[in-house]
Amino acid sequence: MDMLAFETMPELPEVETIRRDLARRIVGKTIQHVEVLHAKSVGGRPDLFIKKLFRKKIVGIARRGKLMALELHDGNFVLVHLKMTGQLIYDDGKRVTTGGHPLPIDELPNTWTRVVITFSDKTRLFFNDLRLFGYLKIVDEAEKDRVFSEFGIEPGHASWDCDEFVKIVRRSSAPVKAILLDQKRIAGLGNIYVDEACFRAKVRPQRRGNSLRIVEAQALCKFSDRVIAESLKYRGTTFRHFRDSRGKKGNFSDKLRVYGRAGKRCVTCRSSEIEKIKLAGRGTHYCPNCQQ
DNA sequence: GAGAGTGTTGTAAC
DNA sequence: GGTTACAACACTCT
Repeated sequence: MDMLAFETMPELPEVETIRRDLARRIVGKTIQHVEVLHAKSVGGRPDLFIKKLFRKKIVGIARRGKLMALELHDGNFVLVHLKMTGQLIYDDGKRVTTGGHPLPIDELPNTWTRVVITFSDKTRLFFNDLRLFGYLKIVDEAEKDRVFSEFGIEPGHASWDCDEFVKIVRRSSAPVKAILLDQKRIAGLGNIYVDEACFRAKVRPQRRGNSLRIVEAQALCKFSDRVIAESLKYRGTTFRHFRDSRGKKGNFSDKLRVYGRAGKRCVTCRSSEIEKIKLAGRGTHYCPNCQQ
């Protein structure tokens, strides 16, 4: 495969998919050249950013929640947050033309390319970000550890513990939706997977955490973990840009049961229509019949 | 062509 | 302290 391109707005499974693929491809490579096309994406000081990366070797890639950290051989880390529209696309110069799909990589850098990192073997890593919410930030190890430590329990991580999950949810008066979106409490879930987890657990997202019975909170825990694991298996969800730029099959979009299905019949009860409301500032989908 | 909506999160007001 | 609303930005959709 010649490139990595994700037209997705990433939650945990999407970020982890990118992390794994990049780990295979760029760990061990040395940065030879850095081009910053938009200062905001690197914290406003391109000169410092470029200087700190020059001739540094990438020795590993870590992740916590939706935040990635590229580890450099000098002990520093590049924190990468994709926020809503960020992409990391790796181009090693080879081309695969199967499927007849266009290869957007041929057009990189494009209007939304903010940073281009060129390695000593001439392969390149593009950071694209339409809305400019995402960022690349260089920090030392202590700062990386501090930032990582602020994340809450996370599906698939050593921190995941359903007893703890139940306590966290049941001690809060906020809607379940808001609790699960709060990265400091439960890390990694975003808008799509919170709706999916609530649907599978048969809990209405507007329910107050402290109104849940223990079994309801336990179900929410189980399905939060399960939906993330399953999505990871399918290399994540691409919602709007439905097809990935490689024409590659296998993504979780087909497996979504409520997200984006407003007005359509519930796949479980087949009688009610999925409702869409605004909750915690986000579009929120649920079945008024299946979810209590 | 105006206004609403978009998958995130930090901040500030309550 | 916890909870909630909103801004940051650039696009697409209605």
